Amino acid sequence: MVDETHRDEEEEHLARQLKARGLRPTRQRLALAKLLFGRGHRHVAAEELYQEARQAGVSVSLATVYNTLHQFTRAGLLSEVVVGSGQSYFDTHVGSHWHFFDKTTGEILDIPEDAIAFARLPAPPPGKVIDRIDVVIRVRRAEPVPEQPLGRED
Amino acid sequence: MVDETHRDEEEEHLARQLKARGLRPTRQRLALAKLLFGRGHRHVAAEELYQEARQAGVSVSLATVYNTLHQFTRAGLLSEVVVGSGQSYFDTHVGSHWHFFDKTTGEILDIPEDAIAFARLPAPPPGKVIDRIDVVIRVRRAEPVPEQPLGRED
DNA sequence: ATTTGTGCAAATCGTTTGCATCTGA
DNA sequence: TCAGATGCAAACGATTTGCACAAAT
Repeated sequence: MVDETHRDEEEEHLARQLKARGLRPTRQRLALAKLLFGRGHRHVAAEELYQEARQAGVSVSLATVYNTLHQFTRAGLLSEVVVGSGQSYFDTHVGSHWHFFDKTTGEILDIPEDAIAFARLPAPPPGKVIDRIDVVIRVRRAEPVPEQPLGRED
Repeated sequence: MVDETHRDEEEEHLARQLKARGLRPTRQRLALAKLLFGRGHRHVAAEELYQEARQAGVSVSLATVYNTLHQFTRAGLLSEVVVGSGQSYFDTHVGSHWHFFDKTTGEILDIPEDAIAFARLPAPPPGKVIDRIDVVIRVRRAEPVPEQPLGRED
């Protein structure tokens, strides 16, 4: 389903990007890059991207997916999204940004950049500079939860 | 080093707190509560608290530390701080507040509530309510990092 | 030909769980 | 007494690592 020898324009572009950042444009890196950057913003977990890649007929191992995700992150092509201590998500959006997160369902929703604005921000601690600002708005279903009557403790 | 039978005023207070929230004031819960709440605000990881407890001569297992941390969190005595996907931190400060986080050193610093103000916030997705808002300002040392000269990738 | 990347499986890390034993009210 | 807690060790899921093999320049 995929022509292994010929690179289309998109691949050429990606290949150049990778080279420019010191990453050899290997088959799997190109394929993953294509999945990641080919269709607008996305957040993916390693396992997820791994499945996608395999379904797309790309021969790649989970370890390589992890490696690649981290290399891309180091190269500034991805950023890591931390919403819970379970697993890591990687976001094709690199700047500061925001998310809704429902821990009961695990879903992460993007919040458009301009939907949050700060009226006041602290200066970084002495000797530090701000790298980026993450905002996670934790939400839950608006339903039951009448009131927990003390004594709940599993 | 610790009198097992007599409870000082602090312990009585903590014991009452726990009871009021449906948690039996057991030896280890009291000891952990004392470590957690005895000296102002703190963020601790489970492993950390575990070590502290043992050094304080408290006989407690790591599993119980985890249990207790979660029970306290459920009871509203602690809040979980998510800054990285590695491990969980628990914060004795329960109200809304924010954090600086330096991933290179692992340090977490509190940001007072009033140091951040929002000029605009999004409405929660339909059917959801906002549980709480987490803000993590990621920082790093303001020094070296002159510019990564391409080609770094190890 | 060299150097760098990849795949696999085993190893690690933080955290959770199952179950027998103990403890507090 | 007896429900609820605890300790231990095994189980777990996500991620990392070591090393032989393969691919890119």
